[in-house]
Formats: sequence, structure tokens, C-alpha cells
Amino acid sequence: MTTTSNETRRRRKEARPAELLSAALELFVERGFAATKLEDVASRAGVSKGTLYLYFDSKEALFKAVIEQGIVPLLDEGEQLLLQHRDNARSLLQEMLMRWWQLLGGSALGGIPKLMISEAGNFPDVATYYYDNVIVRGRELMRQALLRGINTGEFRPLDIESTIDVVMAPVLMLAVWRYSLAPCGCGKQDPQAYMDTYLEILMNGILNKEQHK
Amino acid sequence: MTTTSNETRRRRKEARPAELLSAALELFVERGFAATKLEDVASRAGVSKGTLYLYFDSKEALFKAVIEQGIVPLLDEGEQLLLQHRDNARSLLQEMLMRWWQLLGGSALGGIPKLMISEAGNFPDVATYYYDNVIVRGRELMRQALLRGINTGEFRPLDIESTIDVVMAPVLMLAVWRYSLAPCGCGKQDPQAYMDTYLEILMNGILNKEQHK
DNA sequence: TACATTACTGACTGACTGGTCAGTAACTTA
DNA sequence: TAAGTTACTGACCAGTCAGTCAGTAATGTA
Repeated sequence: MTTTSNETRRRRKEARPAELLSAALELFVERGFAATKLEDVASRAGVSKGTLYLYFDSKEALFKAVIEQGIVPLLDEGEQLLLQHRDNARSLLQEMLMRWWQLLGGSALGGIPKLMISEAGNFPDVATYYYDNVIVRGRELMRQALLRGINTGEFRPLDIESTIDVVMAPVLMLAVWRYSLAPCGCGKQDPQAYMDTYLEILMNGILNKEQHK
Repeated sequence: MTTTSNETRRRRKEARPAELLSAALELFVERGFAATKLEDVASRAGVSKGTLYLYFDSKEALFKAVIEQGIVPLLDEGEQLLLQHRDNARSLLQEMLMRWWQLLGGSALGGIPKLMISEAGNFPDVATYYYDNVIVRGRELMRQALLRGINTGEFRPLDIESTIDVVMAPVLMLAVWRYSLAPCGCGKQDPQAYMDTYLEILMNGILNKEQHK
């Protein structure tokens, strides 16, 4: 019933973990870790609860896997962008922020920041993992972009470490919003207008005055 | 044992609801709604679980009360500030953001944004209440400040609605951070440096170029 | 066709927790 | 001091859910 005729069980076995992780991410983001029932995760992935335990040892192990598997692709993408980019720092920064917003806004992965914010207190070790492997790496990307701009004189001299956090915040908030109050029909009418305004204010805020446009 | 000799039970009765709300806020923010046990809330407030039910009908009612009681003082303060301020728009905006950060950073109330973000999906009606009574009111304060600046020519003409959200985001993130990853010993070294950098970038971003300093 | 292996199922259990309520002790009043 | 009232307690109940495991059915193999 679950498996259609041309999907062999062997093939299914390879797909299961990803299907379960995807279902778990959706539900964890939607309801929070504690309020999510494993039965629901399993049934959303089209299997029974027992099957879930063939692939993951416990609810907590599932949570860790959701975070660890979900986040790697995002950073790889960002690192690619940084290496390839040969234009000026302004367009690099702009493109990084837009690309990141597209990724966070476009797939369910966008819920990970909200999930991590909500559950960090209950899973300090996952929080540490997330910090070391996502935040530190993400901040490094942003640091490179900002440094490039400061070195070329495009950006004013800035306190880099705090600038990194300040620059990230509005994009993060937009992603968080999408999975918290927005589904309740509340505000933040147009993400595109938000990003446009943000980039406009940000660029005015960090570009050297001599720079035009 | 719980009540000391010079606190009569009658006086205690008046203090209980506030004590319970305070304990509940702390634990909800720390662990999330579902992961918080009413027994723990009660014992942190120095009473038994039964007593909690004398003052609140259910766990959900307690949650609603936490949000509703916790948030009103903040907005009153903000409205006062807006009415009293007679200086230029720049200093008004600056002071609003700093004051807000002090309030959010200084008391346990700062956890409310994180709590609301985490639980909005599970309590759509509370989310709607929060949106109507906190976000809409808060945005209105910010709208007034921005309008004042645009009208006097201090600020460049901006798309007000999206600017409101953009301006709020970094302060909100700072508050959220404090109750999520920060307790795990992760980054964001110095809130003061963060706010300084933020205000500097923001002001450069929205002030008219002729404006000096 | 008979046997073995693999992927999966879902009823079950044990622990936990929201919510109840009969009882207790502090305080008041007569 | 005795009777009544108020604030509070904690054992208990009923429902829930993470995690288990004996059994089943699909697939592979001889």
C-alpha cells in the first residue's frame, strides 16, 4: 500500500532516511520538538512508527540528524559563491544576502534557524554543533565579504565582528518570521519589498560616501 | 514552610498570580511551552501544583496570561517616550531603539519575543492577540518616529512599512539571541558593540546625506 | 516450490504529566 | 475556645507518547 509496484523495497530503503528527515523537519519547525509526535513524523513519511526506529535510534537522534543533514548544503553554496565572485564587494554582499534569502525562503530548510532558536536551550550539544558548524562558518563567509569591501575602500571601516551580526539579523528575522507569526496571517506583507528596503539602507549605511549611486 | 511568619496568607494571595506568571515566563522561555511541567512552574513559585489551578484554569490559560500580562508595560513606556520627546527625529529613533533594547535585555520580559516566535504555530489565537496588541502598536510607534524624520527632511524618503520591519529586526534578533544560543556559551560577544554598530549603520543608512556628523 | 532474508508493521508497555479533589492547616470571628 | 472560612496541599486518575518486539509480507535464492 505504501510502496507502489515499481518502487522495490530495496530502493525504498535508500530513500527512507531522507523522507523521514524531511517530514521531521517540517513538523519540528511547525510544532516544536516536544509537541511533535513520532507517530505523526512516520505517517507523514508514509511509514509506521516502528520503521522510524530502524533508521534513527531515538527522538533526539532524529532531531540531531535533521539539523546536521539539513544545513550542510546551504554553506557549501555560500562558499562556492564567495570563491567564484570576481565583481566588486558591494555586489558580492548583495548577492550573498539575496541568495541566502532565496534558500531560506524557498525550501523547508528555512525553518532551521527558527527550530534552532526554539530548541537550543533543550539541546545544548546540538546548539554547540550548530554554532561551530553553521554560525561560525556563515560568519566567516560574511567576514570575507566585508573585509574585501573594506580593503578596496568600497566600505567604510567598520567593527567587523559586530557588523557581521548586524548584517545577518534582518535576513534571519525574515526567515524566522515566515515560520512563526506569518502562518497566522500576521503582517510583513511583502518579503521582496523588505529585502529591497533592507539592501538600500544597508548599502547606504556601509558604503563609503564618495561611492556613488 | 513556604509562607514566612510575617507574610499573611491573605497578602500572599494577592502576590501569587504575579509570582506564578513570573515563574511560568522564565520556564516557558527556557524550555518552551510543551516541555515545561506545571509542577516545575508551581515549585519555582514556591507552591504546589494544586495552587496553580486556583489561579489559572489550564496550562494554556497560563500561557495566555503570561503573554498578555507581560507585554503591556513595554508599550506604555514606548508611547510615553514618543509623546514626551521634543528633540530631533534622529535622537528619538535612537533613544527608542536603545530603550527598547534595555527593556528587553534587562528583564525576563525580553524572552517574550522568543517565546512567541516558538509557540505562535501552536496557539494561533494568542499569536493573533500578540500581533494586534504588540506588533501593530509597536509598529505604530516606529511609524510615527520615522514619519517625523521624513517630514522634517532628516531622513531620506523611505518605504515606511518595510522600513519599520527592517529597523526592528536587529533589536529583535539581539533579544532572541539572548534566550536561545547565547546561554549555550555561543558568540555575540558584546551587545553594546552590536547596538553601537547597528545604530551607526542605520543612521548612515537613513539620514539625508546633507545631514552632518 | 521451499527456504532464507530483508523491510516493515502496529499492538503493547512503562513512564510521565495535565488536571482533580478530598483533606489539612492557617487564620478569622464569635 | 469553638466554629467557620480561606488558602493551600499532594495523592490520585486518565490520557498520552517514546520506545519495543513478535510477527508479517515482500523479495531473493536454490
